Amino acid sequence: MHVRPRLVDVAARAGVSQKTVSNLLNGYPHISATTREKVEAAISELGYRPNLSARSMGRGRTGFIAFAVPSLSNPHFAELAGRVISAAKRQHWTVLIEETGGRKVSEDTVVSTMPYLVDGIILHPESLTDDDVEDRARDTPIVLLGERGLELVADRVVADNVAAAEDITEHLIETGHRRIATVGIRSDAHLQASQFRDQGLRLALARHRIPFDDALVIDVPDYSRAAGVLAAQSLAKMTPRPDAVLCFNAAVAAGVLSGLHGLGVRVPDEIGVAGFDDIDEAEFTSPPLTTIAWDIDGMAEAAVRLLAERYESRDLPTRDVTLKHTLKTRASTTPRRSV
Amino acid sequence: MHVRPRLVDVAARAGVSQKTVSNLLNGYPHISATTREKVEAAISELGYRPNLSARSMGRGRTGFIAFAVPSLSNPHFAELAGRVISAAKRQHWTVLIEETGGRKVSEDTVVSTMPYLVDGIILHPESLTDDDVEDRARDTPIVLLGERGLELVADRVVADNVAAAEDITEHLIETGHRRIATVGIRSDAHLQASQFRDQGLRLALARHRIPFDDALVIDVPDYSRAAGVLAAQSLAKMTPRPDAVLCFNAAVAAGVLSGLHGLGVRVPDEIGVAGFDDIDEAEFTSPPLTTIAWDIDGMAEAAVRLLAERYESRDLPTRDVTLKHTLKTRASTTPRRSV
DNA sequence: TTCGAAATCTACAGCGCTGTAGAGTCGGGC
DNA sequence: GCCCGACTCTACAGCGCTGTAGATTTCGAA
Repeated sequence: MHVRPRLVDVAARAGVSQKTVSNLLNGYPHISATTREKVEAAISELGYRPNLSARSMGRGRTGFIAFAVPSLSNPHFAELAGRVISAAKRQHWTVLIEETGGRKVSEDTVVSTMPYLVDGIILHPESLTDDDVEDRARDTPIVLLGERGLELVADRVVADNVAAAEDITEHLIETGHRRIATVGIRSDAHLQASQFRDQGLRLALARHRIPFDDALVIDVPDYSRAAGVLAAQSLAKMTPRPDAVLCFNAAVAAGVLSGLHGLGVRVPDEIGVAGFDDIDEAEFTSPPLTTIAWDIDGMAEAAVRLLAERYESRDLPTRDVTLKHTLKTRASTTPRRSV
Repeated sequence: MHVRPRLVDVAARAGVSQKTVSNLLNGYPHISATTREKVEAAISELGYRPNLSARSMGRGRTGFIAFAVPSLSNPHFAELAGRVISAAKRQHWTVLIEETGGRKVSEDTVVSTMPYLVDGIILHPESLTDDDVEDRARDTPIVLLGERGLELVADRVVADNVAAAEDITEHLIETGHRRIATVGIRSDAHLQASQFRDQGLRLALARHRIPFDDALVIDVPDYSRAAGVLAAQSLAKMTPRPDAVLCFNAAVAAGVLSGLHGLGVRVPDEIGVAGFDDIDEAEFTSPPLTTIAWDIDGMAEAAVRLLAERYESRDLPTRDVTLKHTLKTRASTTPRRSV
């Protein structure tokens, strides 16, 4: 096995100094055509590639960013991860993906250990408190993903869950639904997304003078398909039965559809179903699912951009970017014939 | 912003040499209790964390491995990625995830560029030829994921697609199906999985003296849900109509179910549906899908282990590990009443 | 023709860690 | 009481790259 060539080998072969090779590699503009030619020839003849650890050291920049989400098994995050990787590549960053499982200890590890390994962190927190983040954000650029919280402790990219929930509720009301059950309101204080969605729902209901009925709130232990199936059972037992369900996540919605199907409850004839997160699957459930689609590309792009800007200058004011969302109406919520 | 403490700062504070601190950090056993105490105190007082780039340089080991798959949007790969990250962590490796889109140029980039950044590569190739891999595997440990190909050019973890296809076909036959259509045989020479699955199907059919009917082969442009919907349309038009479909991937199977549902064809009464890859979703489609489940954990664990062993000694013989698989029978293929 | 700015390139000192080599200390067997 | 091996720790030279400072050359304008 031959030894991997180093910068000095290239320099020797091209008859120039190390720094000249380095300059060429790093896009320094003032290099004569002949020198450029010689160096490039040497590089390709030797098959030289820079050693990135050494480069990191010299530059004091690791070239990595961390992207930490609860779970890659959630297609929403998997897709987002792919987009972040692409967006980061444009900034010459390589992405380290970290799964936190939504556990506070893992999220903590990410913000406390990663800084010594990465130039910045993009985190979708589920359990971390504002204080934990604020502390770390002073040392390392951190971009938060998620919902509009109260305090702005670090740059972040947020979805407007209140507005999205209003939109989808409006749609349910317009298509003739009145008794709208919800699956996924969580009492956990830190899971703010569900609270904002709840808030949006109530706003839309109030606008149409439809009273909010606590009996229509279904609890779930987690946001899984299995939880959705259980929710469907509760749903079917309610009297009078709701004429629509709003699920706070696509997997739960898919589970609800599956559960209702198993129970012989017809969707959308007997009950309309809608959810959040327009994952691939939503278009192909039976029937296809009405959802809120987030601007995933915009999210990834904004997150990386905020991180890059913060990396460049630490004393920028803290910013947040709110994402667009789109209501995707599908067969799971076609208009009801009569109420 | 205070400067991040270095090893030398810890050493100074503890009143020992740098190397002693380094030794402690790296698990060197012969350190007196008092020294250990002093150093640990200094570390925690300063909040010291090692700079990993510097460590990589000193050690000549980057501490990274690359994991390259076609797409994270495929839940099968997303889940696998999560397991690989966990398994790698146990070997003190951090994983860089790379999406290749199955494109040869991207796969090429991974095996040619990554070696200067990682200690090894785990790759699920789709377009790369044996030669491309063989060449690179001499320099950098590479573990291939996928199907049992003809030549063993690098360590690999393979699924026995022939046996899996036989098993699932046997199941279809046992449950009374005779006219078994297939969705997903691809003519592309490099997509060997489909060929092995085809081969397994034929073996099982032959064993039961059921002739293979070319008319029952449905082509798809890709392995997406949308392709499955199209396949369902072809399926419905066939006369006589097949009594079962074997889909070569779970997303396609989900699409087929969705398509059949849209066309009013009842599953499993009129037609049984089965697929490969037991993704989460499979359990919750309507009806739930019979699939082949791979041993994802075993796959991740074996891949990382092979990589680690190869990293330790380059002149090991090339090895391959074959995975177990399990048939998951669900409602999409319940026994037919009559044939 | 002369001079300064721009262009081009070189030399060398780090970046923060680990490996190697070796110095000093301690304790038990003879 | 002496010697040797095991233990504990230190000193210092890299790892391969980039930044800084500065040397040298080139070129257009005065």
